[in-house]
Amino acid sequence: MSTGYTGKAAEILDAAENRIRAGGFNAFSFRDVAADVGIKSASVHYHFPQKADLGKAVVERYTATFLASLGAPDDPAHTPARRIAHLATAYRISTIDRGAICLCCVLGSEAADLPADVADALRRFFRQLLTWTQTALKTPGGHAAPGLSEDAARLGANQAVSMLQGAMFLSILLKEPAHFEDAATRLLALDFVKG
Amino acid sequence: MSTGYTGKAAEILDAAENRIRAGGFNAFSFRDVAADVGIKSASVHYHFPQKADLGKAVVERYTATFLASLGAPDDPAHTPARRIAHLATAYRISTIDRGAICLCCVLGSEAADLPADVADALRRFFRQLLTWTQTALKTPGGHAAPGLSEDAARLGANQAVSMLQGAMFLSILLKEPAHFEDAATRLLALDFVKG
DNA sequence: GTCTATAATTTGATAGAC
DNA sequence: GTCTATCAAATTATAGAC
Repeated sequence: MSTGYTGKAAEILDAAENRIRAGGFNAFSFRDVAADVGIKSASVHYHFPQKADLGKAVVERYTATFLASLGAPDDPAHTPARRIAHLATAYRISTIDRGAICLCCVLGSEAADLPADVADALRRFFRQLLTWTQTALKTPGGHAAPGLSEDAARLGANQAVSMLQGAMFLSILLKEPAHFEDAATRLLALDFVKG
Repeated sequence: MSTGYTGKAAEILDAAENRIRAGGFNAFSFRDVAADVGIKSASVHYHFPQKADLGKAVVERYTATFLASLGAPDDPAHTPARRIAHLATAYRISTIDRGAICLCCVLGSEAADLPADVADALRRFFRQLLTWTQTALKTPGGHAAPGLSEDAARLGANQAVSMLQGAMFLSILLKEPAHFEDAATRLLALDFVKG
């Protein structure tokens, strides 16, 4: 699951991700992340010349890490229901449990005003997430649990990701972890998820 | 449905709302909104001394307008199902139809780094929205359509607002209006909504 | 209410030494 | 790779004239 970054570069990405998730792309400076890491801002520019480079790298590392945590969407050992439960767990671990909103939810809200590179990387994150979920729903698995049709799986993926995304947002903003848990429970109770 | 602002103050709020919805609280300056309105930045400060004042006023005006567009959640003439359909329509009109994300979704993503006044106003928006939806689900109406219990209505409101919020976000970001429509259709088809 | 002018600070980014 | 030093521009905000 290596994302290719080690040492100071990885520390810079960690700091930038935390800063972005707290206040967005325009709420942090090179000096902020430099101070977080214990270096000077000019050294941050050495690793990531422009702010857009840093933003794009943060999104792409986040995408790779999150997708990797989901595993294969078509593992025959798991039912579609179990895969969706796994998706909810990945959301919970990366957001609710650390009290920080999803990186791509923050940046997605600002997308119209972001460098094109960063906005494109963002859309790729969500397209991959939707594709993963669609595959998880349409691929049979477990003890002969059937999968959905291509079209039903697409609609189901849209609904599942929308629910998790919205519940995550409200749960973090209102500081009510139960909000996310209630929504996750109801997602898993939907007919097309139960199978 | 007067929000108390007229003339230049209202124009400033319009410009600020559009700017925030495109890029967030830190993506616009007093000079930006001044130029949008055709005045100088010092004149904007006359109407809203600090940036936090402007942000809070934008959120409170947005809250009043959006809540007013929803009408009464307990109108006996409407079934719970019809009220939820009305909620989806209000979301569609204020976001999808104009290609801009919800103001409070953008600001909510940055909440951890926002002036306390603004963040508080934001949370009030979502609490009122959740309360409206809960009341809409628990209050009987129409031709003897029964309402849900207090608890079922609370869980249903969480699910409904989460779905609409998440679908709106993805729909605008990916520029796929159909995404929102598909999610809204499925929301209205849920058992607890249909009644 | 709107303006000019400006203060004080921060920002993204670069040059060049070590 | 990291530093010091610095730049040009932008930012929030204020003082005071009209």
